[in-house]
Amino acid sequence: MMAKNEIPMALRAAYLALHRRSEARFAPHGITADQFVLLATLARGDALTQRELARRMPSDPSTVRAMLVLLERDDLVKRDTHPTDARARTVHLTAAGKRKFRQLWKAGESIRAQMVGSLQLHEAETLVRLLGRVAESLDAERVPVD
Amino acid sequence: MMAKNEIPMALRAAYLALHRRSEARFAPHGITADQFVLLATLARGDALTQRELARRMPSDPSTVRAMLVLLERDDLVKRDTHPTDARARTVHLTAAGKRKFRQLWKAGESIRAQMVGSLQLHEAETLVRLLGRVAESLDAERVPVD
DNA sequence: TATTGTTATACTCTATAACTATA
DNA sequence: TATAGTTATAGAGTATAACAATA
Repeated sequence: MMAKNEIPMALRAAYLALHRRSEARFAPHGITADQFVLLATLARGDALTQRELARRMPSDPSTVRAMLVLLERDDLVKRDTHPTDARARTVHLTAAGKRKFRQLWKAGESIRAQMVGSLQLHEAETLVRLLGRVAESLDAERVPVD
Repeated sequence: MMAKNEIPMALRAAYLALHRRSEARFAPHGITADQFVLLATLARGDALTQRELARRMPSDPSTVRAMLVLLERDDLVKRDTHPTDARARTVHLTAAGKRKFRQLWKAGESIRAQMVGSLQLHEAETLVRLLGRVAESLDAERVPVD
């Protein structure tokens, strides 16, 4: 079998394994894996607009909005009107949200350790590099419709 | 930044890019990316039980059942009672299902070409190998709860 | 005119638990 | 007792389209 035809399924299998393990790990904290990604994105760069947050995740603005409603209900994020653009709203982590994210990051540590433990250091670096290359190649912006 | 902490997000970004491109590509055929995976699994090994099908995808039996109901409605798969186990049902592609899968495989060709085109041959092989290693390390069976 | 976000809506996937039938 | 599948149920993510407010 050619590697070409195996890449999609290998990628899917690895991601789904990660996703399911993360769901199970975060469930006791009342957080989904995708909500974790949202919190992590905010932890990296706070006070993003919803649009910018959606772009970075990446996800759809209306999807992000639905997620924010849930996270705001649990007091993990807060939305304020943008200082200079009255259409936009900025999103940031609350104190409880920051605390929760630190907990989750710690809770996920052993999953990350497990993944990297199956690889040599140079292999881990290679994997990240190749995944980045593949993701970029699939970027919809740069793709003819054919 | 250590590669260790980047692996999960790099994996997610690459998978989501693939998933979204696949959804868009298959949508005109009335098929979702996950339904494609189910059809592909059947195309590889026909007449599986629902349980075995779920194990190979991998997915949950009740999820698979929901998907099968949709695909059966569209006459792409058919379920029969198992020849020796009256509890079980075997699943197979209909003629229309096989035809549809061939169409979808062809429709997805340029996506696979695009992914592999961003890599050298040995890199593609390395990627598949490393993804397999990572997926295996996350296999829930072999994991202490901690 | 274009952009940000909201709302309504619909669909798919996901998964648990209780259940029936069978091994 | 264990297993295969069904059913009911619930929740989450996904995404399109129409809309209001603002740039």
